Amino acid sequence: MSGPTEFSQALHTWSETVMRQSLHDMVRFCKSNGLTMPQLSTLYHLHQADECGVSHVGEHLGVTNAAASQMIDRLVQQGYIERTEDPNDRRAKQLKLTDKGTAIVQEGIQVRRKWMENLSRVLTVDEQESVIEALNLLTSTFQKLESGQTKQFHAA
Amino acid sequence: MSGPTEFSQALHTWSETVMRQSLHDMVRFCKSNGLTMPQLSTLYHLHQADECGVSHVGEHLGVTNAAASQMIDRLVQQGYIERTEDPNDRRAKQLKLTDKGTAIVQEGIQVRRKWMENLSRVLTVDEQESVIEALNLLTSTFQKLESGQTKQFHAA
DNA sequence: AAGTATATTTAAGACCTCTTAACTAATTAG
DNA sequence: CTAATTAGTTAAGAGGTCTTAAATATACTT
Repeated sequence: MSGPTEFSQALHTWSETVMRQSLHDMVRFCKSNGLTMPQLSTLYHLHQADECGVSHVGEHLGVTNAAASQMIDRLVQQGYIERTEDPNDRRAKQLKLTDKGTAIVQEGIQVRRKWMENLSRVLTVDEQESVIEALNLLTSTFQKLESGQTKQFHAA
Repeated sequence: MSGPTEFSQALHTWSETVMRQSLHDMVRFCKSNGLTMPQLSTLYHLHQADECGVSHVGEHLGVTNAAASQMIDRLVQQGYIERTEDPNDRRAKQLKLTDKGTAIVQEGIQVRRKWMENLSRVLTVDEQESVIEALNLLTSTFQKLESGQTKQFHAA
């Protein structure tokens, strides 16, 4: 009854919905916090990576190191990021979220979460359970893929 | 067994994952197509709304009409949007995606879709079915909420 | 030790966004 | 018909991003 077509269709429709909503939310979230999208993306990346260097951020965004350096500088000035010398290699810098940086990432996550929780309010308990199951499945699958894809980082 | 806590947790983890990935994808998609985030968001909005005026775009992005007008002008020059006079009110303009505009939105959707389809490849048929069910549930619920929330536009 | 490679920064120049303020043109109210 | 409102554009100025090119400092190579 449910072939790859149906799966594809469910993904497609949901993707389109999430995409449009995400774009809207993120643009407005950035605006209201005086951040730009590359800055927000960097903060999220750092939230997950915990720590990394300037050129790593450049790779992540797909820009030159010069561009990354300038952008990071503004984030440091705004107090979102801490930039310290790497003790193992004094050429390099270690970037890390400050408490303020962590807080704003959490806040961004809350925005998205609220959006989805609005959805849940209309669902029955049974429906919620099926959603929980599916989301957990997707999350753990994604994490598996992500950890197996560290190669991609270097390949790219 | 699955209280609101579990539901909340599933949402939270998934949201965080999607949020980070979306940010990354969108920033890079924009870069590779010479678009900015506000521009992309506008194209998506138009894709869904089919047609609207300049000030509506301003509201959507949370910027002044002047800013919207300038940004739209660049999208028109790049051939993504068609700007015509509203026959009912000659002060107003009607904005509409061109074929080129529609194409790029579709392409963006494809990027996101591929990302999710990668996930699906690792899932069993049973797992896929539970995901289909959940996503369709979320999609239709969202659409219900969205149509009922037109008030929010004016309240905000 | 000398030369090369790596990590980051700085500076100049092009372009985008956003705001405020001033302006045009069309619609609606009185 | 005049006055006020509404839709959109234009211009100036501040600030962000990105690129290329040049500069600095540290690490690695031979």
